Amino acid sequence: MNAMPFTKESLELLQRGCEALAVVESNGLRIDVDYLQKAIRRTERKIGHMAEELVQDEVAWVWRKTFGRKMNFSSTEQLGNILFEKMGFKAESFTETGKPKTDEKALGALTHPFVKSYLKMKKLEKANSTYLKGLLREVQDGFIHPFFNLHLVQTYRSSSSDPNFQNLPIRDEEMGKLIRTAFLARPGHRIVEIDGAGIEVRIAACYHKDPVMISYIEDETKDMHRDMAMQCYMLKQEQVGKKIRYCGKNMFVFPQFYGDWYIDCARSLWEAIGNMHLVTEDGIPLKEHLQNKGIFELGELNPKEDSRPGTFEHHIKLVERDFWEKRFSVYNQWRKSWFRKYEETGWFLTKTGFICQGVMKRNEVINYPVQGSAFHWLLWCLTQLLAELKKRNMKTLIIGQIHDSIVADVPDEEMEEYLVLAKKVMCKMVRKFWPWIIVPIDIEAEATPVGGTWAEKKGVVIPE
DNA sequence: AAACAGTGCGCG
DNA sequence: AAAGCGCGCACTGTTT
Repeated sequence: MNAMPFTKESLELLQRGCEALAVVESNGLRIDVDYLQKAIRRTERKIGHMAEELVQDEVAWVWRKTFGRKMNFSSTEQLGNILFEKMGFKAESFTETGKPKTDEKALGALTHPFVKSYLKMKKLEKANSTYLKGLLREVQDGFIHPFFNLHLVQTYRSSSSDPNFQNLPIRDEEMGKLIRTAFLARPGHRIVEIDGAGIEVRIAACYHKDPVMISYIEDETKDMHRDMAMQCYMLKQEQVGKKIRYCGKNMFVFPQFYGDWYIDCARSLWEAIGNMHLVTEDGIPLKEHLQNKGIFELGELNPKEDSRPGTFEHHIKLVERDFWEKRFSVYNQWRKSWFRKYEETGWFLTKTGFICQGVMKRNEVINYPVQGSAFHWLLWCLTQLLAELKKRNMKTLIIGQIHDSIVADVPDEEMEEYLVLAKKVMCKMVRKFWPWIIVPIDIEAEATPVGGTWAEKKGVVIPE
């Protein structure tokens, strides 16, 4: 596959975007080097202690006996051999090359105290080597200057490197805090992150124009993720809490949009019940609730055989069918016709003026235009925002970008002006420039205290 | 020593 | 009929 700017506007977007990102790179981010060094020492000490403990375990005994001096805790190949050949655990999943998988999911399924501590240690090692040490390596005079590339990604999204600013930990609270404490606002400034609320969903709606989806977007009282959580777990609206909604969103809705299918969705939704200890808002354990609804088991999840009525798998299969054939049938029609047209011609054009041509799978054909255009929304806003800041002689510095969000270092006294300006650019001006954006765009903002660390960011209200 | 494939894991 | 999309980085184990 290759993608190319096809219109004058798209080429200009890339050229202006390139210049804007060069400014962002040059601005850079302030780093607390002293903290970083201390955090590295502390983390390495922790890892050392954990390793000492682990070495006492029977698994490590077998490991040492098998590999002798070559024993290496970082070798997944060795670990697989020990657990699944020597210790007699049964491997459930395998890599491309046929070796047993040893990722978090595969190990999490084993009941042995060793694997639990082992996974904890691995997490700390990831934090230390990729993030703490990786960050420190790139510091110059107390700042890092991550690259933002526009020429590397299939869909004409961006990527970031040296260091990668687009994958800093945040989902794991402890790990996020450990790393993000190293990022400092400049004196008298706050770090402010503004992101497009559900931007991919909104951009997708500009392609398929599904009326049900558009009303979910336009009507703030409606909530697609909550509704799907209700349907997947057979709940009433009042029974859906934060965690259950999260599962509806990340284990059904988004995977479905990206082209996943009911077998994987059923598996993760089912496993989440135990792993996340899901309970309805009125206090019924979710598994018990499903039993009351007549569902006692997950099902075989065997693609070659029909799902059995009464299983969770079967239920999710029906939810999936309803999702695409009833709820979002226009979206579904678009997926079909968009792909059919690609099959006939071998190419398609995105709303932002890029042509994608060459061999693509169905899911790629459906996802690329949305992913690319959603980022182009961000890129256009970024260039425009920079121009506006300059015009107004503001001191705010844009210091990063994460696919659907813009990170800036804002003097406290410019906070209100910046937030209002960002809203004007990202929600209003962009729709003048691109009339194909037929749904409202919304943004959300988070900010650190003055001179604070990025770990301390909290949601802030954008003034009207 | 450098390059490469494979694996795993962080993010949107 | 097929069966989530896009990245970068660290590390192992092998090849050049």
